[in-house]
Amino acid sequence: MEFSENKPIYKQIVEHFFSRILSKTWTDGERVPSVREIAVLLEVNPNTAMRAFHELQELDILYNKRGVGYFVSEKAHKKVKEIKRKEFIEVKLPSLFKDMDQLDISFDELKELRK
Amino acid sequence: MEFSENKPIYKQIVEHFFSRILSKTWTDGERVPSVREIAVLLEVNPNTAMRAFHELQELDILYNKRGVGYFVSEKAHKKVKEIKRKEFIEVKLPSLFKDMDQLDISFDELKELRK
Amino acid sequence: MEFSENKPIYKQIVEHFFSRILSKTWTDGERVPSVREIAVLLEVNPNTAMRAFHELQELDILYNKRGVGYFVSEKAHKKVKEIKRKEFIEVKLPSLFKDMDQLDISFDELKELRK
Amino acid sequence: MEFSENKPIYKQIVEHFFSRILSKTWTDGERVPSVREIAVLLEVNPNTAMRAFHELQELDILYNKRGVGYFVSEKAHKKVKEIKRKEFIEVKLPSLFKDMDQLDISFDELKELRK
DNA sequence: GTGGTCTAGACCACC
DNA sequence: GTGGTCTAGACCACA
Repeated sequence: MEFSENKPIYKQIVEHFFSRILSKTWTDGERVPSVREIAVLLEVNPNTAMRAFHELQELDILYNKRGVGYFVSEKAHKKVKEIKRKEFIEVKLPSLFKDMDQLDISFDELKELRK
Repeated sequence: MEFSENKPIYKQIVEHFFSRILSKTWTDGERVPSVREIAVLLEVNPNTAMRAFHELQELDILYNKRGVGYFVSEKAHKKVKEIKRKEFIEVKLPSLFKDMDQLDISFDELKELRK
Repeated sequence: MEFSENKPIYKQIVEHFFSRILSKTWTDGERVPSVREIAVLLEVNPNTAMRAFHELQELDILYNKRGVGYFVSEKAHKKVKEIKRKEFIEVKLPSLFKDMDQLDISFDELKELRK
Repeated sequence: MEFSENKPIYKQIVEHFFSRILSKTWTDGERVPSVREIAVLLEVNPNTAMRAFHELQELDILYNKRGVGYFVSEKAHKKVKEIKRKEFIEVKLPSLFKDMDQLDISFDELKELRK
């Protein structure tokens, strides 16, 4: 996997999980690949993968069965949506509006740029 | 000046300059405060201020007259707009659209959130 | 390492890297010593070493793997040769020819001086 | 006058004098323009011009008649040639030969590049 | 006065 | 372990 340079890799892995869960590729209760598998898959240091798992566990999006693996928690989908929405409203939107002001871009232009 | 914690101070100074130039507080050809003055004004170490100046010089937004000081270069305003626009289009917009998809937010809702 | 007085140390370190790459002591893809190691080796402050690394990174001669170290980039050797050649042709040669004119020195004399 | 960025302006003025004397535009005993005239002519701070004059005086290339102006000294032409030759042999040639080695450029190629 | 470089040393996030 | 940032403070050449 390719990683952007301005974000920590482990955070990008977390977001990777977010996407999978949001898109229901991984659904509530399902087992996710092991730390090692993720590390190999994404060509990443196992420590880095581990760190992502920890973060996801703290967010109650994954839980661990010792000796078995990591699983998507019950309300993971809802939770992820919550987190992303919160971040979107509180962080990204203000930045977006500021940029639109400074660059003099209207909502209509935004719509155009979508294409 | 107050600095956010998740971005290097010197980059925030660079953006500070961006704003000033975009808002035409500092116009093309004008001399900007000296490194030391900026350091005192923003309450940072001169080295940190210097770093911002170097970055701005590399971006062709400031230029230096030896022994005199730094000046806003001719096309600074245009340049800044270019840089910000490029970043907006190439980095922020894709992320915005992805978020809108994942969170199922329409342009109309976006407009509402503006208020 | 000994440094000349009339050039910034960090630039001399950059040229040191140039030499190593030109002589293929360090080849494409290879990891170079860490910032700290270089600092100890050349007996300079880590900051000074860092500065050289940054310059080399901007020139696309080194690239960074986060948490791992700096690596010689793919086309480093070619790149260095390009840079040096450009400088030679555009800066040093004109100066050389001017000097030869003013001092009335011919190519044959130049060859003699080589010995 | 245009100045190169990597050399102090006052040194470039000194070299400017060297050229004039070598080319016999200014000959031994002749009066040269005043500090102020030079400053205006070259669009330079008078202090900077002054510094060049001091350097030239120390090198015995100019001498001063108080209240009258600066004059080219008797053996200026010879002196300049000496200085330039010394610098050429001791500083520039070694650098030239090193570059030729590293870039793998022969004397024949050098001759070609002259054109 | 101006910028530029450097040391010493600290702290941090990340891999 | 890695690089990156920052402060504090000094010293210097140059305009």
